[in-house]
Amino acid sequence: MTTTDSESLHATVDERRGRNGGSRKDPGRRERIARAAISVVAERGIEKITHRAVAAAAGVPLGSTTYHFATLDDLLAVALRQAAQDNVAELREWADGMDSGVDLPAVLTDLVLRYLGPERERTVVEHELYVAALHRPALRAASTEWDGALRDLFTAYTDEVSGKMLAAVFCGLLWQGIVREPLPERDEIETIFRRAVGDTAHG
Amino acid sequence: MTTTDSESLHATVDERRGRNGGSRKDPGRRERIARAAISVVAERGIEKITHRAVAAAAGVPLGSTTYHFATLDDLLAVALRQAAQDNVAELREWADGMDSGVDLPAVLTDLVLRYLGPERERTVVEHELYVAALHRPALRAASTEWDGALRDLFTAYTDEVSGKMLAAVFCGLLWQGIVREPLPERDEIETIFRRAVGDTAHG
DNA sequence: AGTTTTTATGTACAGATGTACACATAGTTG
DNA sequence: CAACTATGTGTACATCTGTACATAAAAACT
Repeated sequence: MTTTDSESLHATVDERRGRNGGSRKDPGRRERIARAAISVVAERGIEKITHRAVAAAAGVPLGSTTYHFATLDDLLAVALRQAAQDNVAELREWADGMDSGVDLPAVLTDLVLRYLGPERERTVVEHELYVAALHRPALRAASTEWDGALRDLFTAYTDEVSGKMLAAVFCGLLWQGIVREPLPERDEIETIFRRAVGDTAHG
Repeated sequence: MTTTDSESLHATVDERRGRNGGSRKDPGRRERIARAAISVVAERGIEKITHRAVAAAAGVPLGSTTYHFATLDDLLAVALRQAAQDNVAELREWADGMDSGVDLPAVLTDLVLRYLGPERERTVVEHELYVAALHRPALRAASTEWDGALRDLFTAYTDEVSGKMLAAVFCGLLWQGIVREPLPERDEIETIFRRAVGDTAHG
């Protein structure tokens, strides 16, 4: 477009095999390209996805991306589906490490802050996926998977209506917080969750 | 890209002045171009924004878009800011037509359903704006304006904490509902709002 | 009137992009 | 070993894109 992009996205260029300009079977290359695509989306946004940008980020030649993926939309679809599944898996893992008597507002606050802070990249990609799905029916399933997982998870600790409600609060806070600068305070988030579950003070 | 785009986006081509290939002062042209940009975003997504696509949608020659906007990012920024301001204005207008004793869950449900249904385009653009702002600091102010307006509005009918909480629920429901097919049921939304404000049944 | 400024348009051009494809190499099978 | 297939790479090319700019017409101004 306008700028010249200093080509320093990852510098993974020959990280995996020093010379050997030829070819050795490299299983997992497909997946590595897909992950590189995810990181391009995270760092530059979905509109900057390009065969060349992804190839550079993955440290593979241009031809490699067109060999493993028929078209750019294919690549995008695979990458985003993978990102969504990773997110859901990570969410389930997090849920498994909790017992059923937890202080829900507190742990939900932790989760929100984690998604806005250390795992901001993940959150950004998830949001890009959502919006991309608005104009690409092929991506809708991957998008809604995340919502479903959230809802099921929260429902398991409360009931159906409250689960949906908390999932909405959670989404809303993420949605609002991801563009905000600076990050919201912990107390602010927690207070909101406590109000949502009906507490006026922590018990 | 891949497809050839049948060029039928709006067909506004000479809607405003029949012949007159030359030039007559046309005030509002700038704004008309910006609105055309918004509709391109709504119909095709933000990544399809192009001088040529916008020009076609606005019914003006290519040179006109480059004359009125220094760069494509400028055009995008102006268009999205305008869309955001329109949304906020429309929201305030809606709020003015309400008295303070309303049944909040009911009217919030109405609003959600309106944004998901008749005004889906508006909602789509707002969401595209949000995600675009993730990688364009210049757009952040316009994005957060909407959140702020929502929060202030809801706060006026309850209190600060509940206002924020309801704004989050609202955002979350919009966020989840916009990708869903088909639209959620009215009862589902309303039940969630009632739970959020602490009712178990309508009083 | 003439002169300058603003508004408008069509065209041109360098660069980026998606994708095809000819070639090369590595595994596999006989 | 030879024949074949799957995998990998570099290059080429038509197309699209942003943007500059020469030209022109109208408006404003003196």
